Amino acid sequence: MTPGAQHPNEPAAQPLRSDAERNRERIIAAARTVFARDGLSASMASVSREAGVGIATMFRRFPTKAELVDAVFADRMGAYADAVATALDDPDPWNGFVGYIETACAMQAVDSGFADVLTMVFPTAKTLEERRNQAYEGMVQLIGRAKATGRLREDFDASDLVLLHMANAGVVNATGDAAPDAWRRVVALLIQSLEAPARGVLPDPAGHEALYKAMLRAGQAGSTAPAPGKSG
Amino acid sequence: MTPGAQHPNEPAAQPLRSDAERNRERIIAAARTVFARDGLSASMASVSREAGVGIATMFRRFPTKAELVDAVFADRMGAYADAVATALDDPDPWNGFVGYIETACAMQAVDSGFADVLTMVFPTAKTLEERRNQAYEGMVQLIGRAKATGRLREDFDASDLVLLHMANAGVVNATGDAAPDAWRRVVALLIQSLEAPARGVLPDPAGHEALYKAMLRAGQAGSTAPAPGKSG
DNA sequence: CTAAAAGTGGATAGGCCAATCCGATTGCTA
DNA sequence: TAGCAATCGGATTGGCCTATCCACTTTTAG
Repeated sequence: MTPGAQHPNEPAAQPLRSDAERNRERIIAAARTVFARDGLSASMASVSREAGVGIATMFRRFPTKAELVDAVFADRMGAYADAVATALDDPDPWNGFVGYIETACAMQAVDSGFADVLTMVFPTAKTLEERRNQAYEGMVQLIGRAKATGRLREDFDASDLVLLHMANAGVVNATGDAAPDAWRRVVALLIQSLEAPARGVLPDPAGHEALYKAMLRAGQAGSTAPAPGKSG
Repeated sequence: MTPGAQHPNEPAAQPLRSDAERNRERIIAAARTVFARDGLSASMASVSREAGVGIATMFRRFPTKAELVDAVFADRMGAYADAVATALDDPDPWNGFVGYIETACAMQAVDSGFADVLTMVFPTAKTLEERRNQAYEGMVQLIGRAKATGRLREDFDASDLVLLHMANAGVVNATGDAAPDAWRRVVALLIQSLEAPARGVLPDPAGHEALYKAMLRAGQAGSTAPAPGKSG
């Protein structure tokens, strides 16, 4: 580890001063709370208020929302990847697959911010995206195994997981505290539909590129742009 | 019809001056466009800009967003109710049920604003809510018939339709133009899961009151409140 | 203990939004 | 066609947001 190298977790090349580090932690903790409650659309200002630090401190430490998102959700995405790993350990791939979906969707239900994160992509959030990819690779494996056992319908596509998370995010964000378990019913329906044999054909899956583009756009929108005011 | 009575469609007791009526139409047309593109979160200001009228004219004609929503989406909700009626006319209730769901979700996909409307409730938007209730009563009938033929799973609940629309709204809003048909796959999966016999039990349905509360909250949030700035 | 470096947060600029006010304009009616 | 009432829309107020600047404070190293 050369002096210039930056490890995502350890302090960077130039360690922060102790009070700065303290504030950084306070900001992350506050963001965890605020994002969980309000989703990623929460403002940087509201996070700084919750953290009890000045706005300037906020932007000095996290110039873009993507950086804050990275700091806040990297570990949650780690837990997500762990859920995939756990699913892969299950001797019954279908069982693992179902358990993983329920776990992941529960994570969305508990944390509005994470619900958003799973439907967006933040290219500059390195560790977050790294863990997402790690999880993704595991999922592709898991899907393959589950299909091999004949329990998962053959026409299931990895991109469908994204759609599932988008649908779940829709339910979770719409119901909120008023009906905190409503999502379980939708997810249960979807899972039952994924079990082989398929009861019917499906429309073609959304292209991976198209879906990536959609997730990218969503991530950039919530990033820092002053809202694209249309002129005409 | 006493002089004081206001019919929702016909000019009110006091007819608008011709230019005012013209502006009213321009506002509604503009709102149709803007809401379809940006969803109900679009600002009143952006609508007035699109309409080419002053902001004051906007608020004079539609003091609350709910009133504008009523004017804009009453007819679309009428089309929605018509879709239910059409479904009821189908000799095969299951067929009608499936066709209705696809039609309704397609309406969501084409119009982001309507996608939102189907997941929110606006108590002051009289004609809109009237037609929603009308559609709802038809749906309850349709569900009963579809269950009677044994094609629709017995544990399906009318409230599940709301969840389905929330899920679809999540997909539609997240994918947007980037993957405009992605929703079809999710909806197809859900429909296949609704067909009897059920492949498994479902968690208890969300209570109707809880769901109503959620829809109400969503509608009020997008209504006119200055954003609930949390303090502590 | 002292001074430089690092960090802080209030103030501020510029933008969008909801909502209201009021002088100027326009449709309508006698 | 004259005059009044209805209507218009720009200006304005007050709020929240992103982002930057800078005078002041704290940490740390010598």
